[in-house]
Amino acid sequence: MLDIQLLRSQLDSVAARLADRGVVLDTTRFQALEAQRKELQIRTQDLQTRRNALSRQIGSLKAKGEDPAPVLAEVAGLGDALKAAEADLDALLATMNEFAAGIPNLPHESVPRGRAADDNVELRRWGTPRVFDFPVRDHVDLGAGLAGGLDFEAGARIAGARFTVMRGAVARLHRALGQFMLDVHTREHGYTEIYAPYLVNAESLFGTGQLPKFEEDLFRVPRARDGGGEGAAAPLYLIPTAEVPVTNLVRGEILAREALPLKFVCHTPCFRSEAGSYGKDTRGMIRQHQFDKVELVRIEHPDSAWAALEELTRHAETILERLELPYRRVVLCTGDMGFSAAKTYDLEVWLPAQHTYREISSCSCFDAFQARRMQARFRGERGKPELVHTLNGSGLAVGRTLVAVLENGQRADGAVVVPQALRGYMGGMEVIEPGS
RNA sequence: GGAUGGGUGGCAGAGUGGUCGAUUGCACCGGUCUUGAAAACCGGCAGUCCUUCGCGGGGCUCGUGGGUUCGAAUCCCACCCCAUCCGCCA
Repeated sequence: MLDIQLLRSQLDSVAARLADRGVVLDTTRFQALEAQRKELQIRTQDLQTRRNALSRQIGSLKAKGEDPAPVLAEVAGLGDALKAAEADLDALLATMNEFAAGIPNLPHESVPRGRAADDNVELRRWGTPRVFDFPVRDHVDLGAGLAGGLDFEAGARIAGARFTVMRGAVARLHRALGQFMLDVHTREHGYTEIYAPYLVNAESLFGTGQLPKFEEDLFRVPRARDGGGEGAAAPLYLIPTAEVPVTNLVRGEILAREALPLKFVCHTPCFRSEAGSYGKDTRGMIRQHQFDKVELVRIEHPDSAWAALEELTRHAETILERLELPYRRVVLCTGDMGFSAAKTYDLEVWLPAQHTYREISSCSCFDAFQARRMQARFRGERGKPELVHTLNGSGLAVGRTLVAVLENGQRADGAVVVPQALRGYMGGMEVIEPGS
């Protein structure tokens, strides 16, 4: 959420910066609402002031044993007008909140302007894509050959499209990847491991910005009470990313300054409905309803947040380098960023079968945008609460990393070479043999 | 699922209809003292919103939402959450 004061004082420049994102801010509407608000709020508060003063008078008159009847009569006349004004103000403030809650974050100055993914800017490359002297197979073919290690038919039968079953060495490789990432981030990068709920409430999703605008991307779990019917409890949602439960760890908190920064790492499954991506990445496990991800989350002092984004992104890149997977870093342009982000780096891994780089991590700084929605603060230098800054990044998406390891490590015979870094997690296994 | 107790400022913990947005302690900040620190003493210290150039003035908030009342942290209703015990259970 943007600072409402900023909207009031610099509406035009806010609108201009949002325009870079391809978002049209209805400034006329905002100004109309704001004018109404001002008038209504002053009127309401004035009525409340009078009511309070008269009530206090009644109290002191009674204490002195005098007759409060005249004052009582006076205050009675206030009642209806006050109730009406309060109701109107509440409704108006709710409308304005809704308006403000739907506005995405402002891009940081360093973000390149652009309309869509084509305008993203590549910043660096690491590693050299391998040259194959045999026809490259994609992970679907490779996985099927590894004793049905990747089974999309079974996934579809059990749950539906975009679900996968892994078996044997491939399942183990998947587990190894998660363990490896967790170990590097906790042991070498100083993150605290978190285990968190996979179902969260609507407030948490509002805090990180998935709600109210993107409910259709989520899996919603209704809850019946007392056998259903009236008074059903609020629904829960399956997490689309560990960002949601982990960032919300500080929702509503006022942290001590010394407590910052908080660095968390959390390995969870992620659930996304993928509404609106029909026909996209339908083959293989690039785009699934359920996938594992190791997420890095940081709660930072505003002064350190931008340096933290660079550091966090490096932490994610470290995983790719240890796995010897060629990748590139891209900075998303204004038009391609997510709702809550002020700046985002995407890491894209080389997939030989697609002969292209594909997103495997997304690292973002949200400045105070999420913190304001969550009311996550710390006690600042002046002793007053200030909003923290939040960041997160995938370190990495485990499913896609598995795809990258399979495709990049394949041999002509359909075997897959296990990266050095993972062998300890694979019981020393160096190669996953076809049919094994 | 049943029973009981409870949700108050960063923390602990008072407060059961009228200057209570709230006693007190701890923590924190400033000062006196001290070579410095500690201790002691003095002072300050919830959040948020509106208004104002500023000084200041005002509103709202005691889990959440309703209600009663001129007036609610205090009374009533509903809900949420926490603790403990019982039942069930991986």
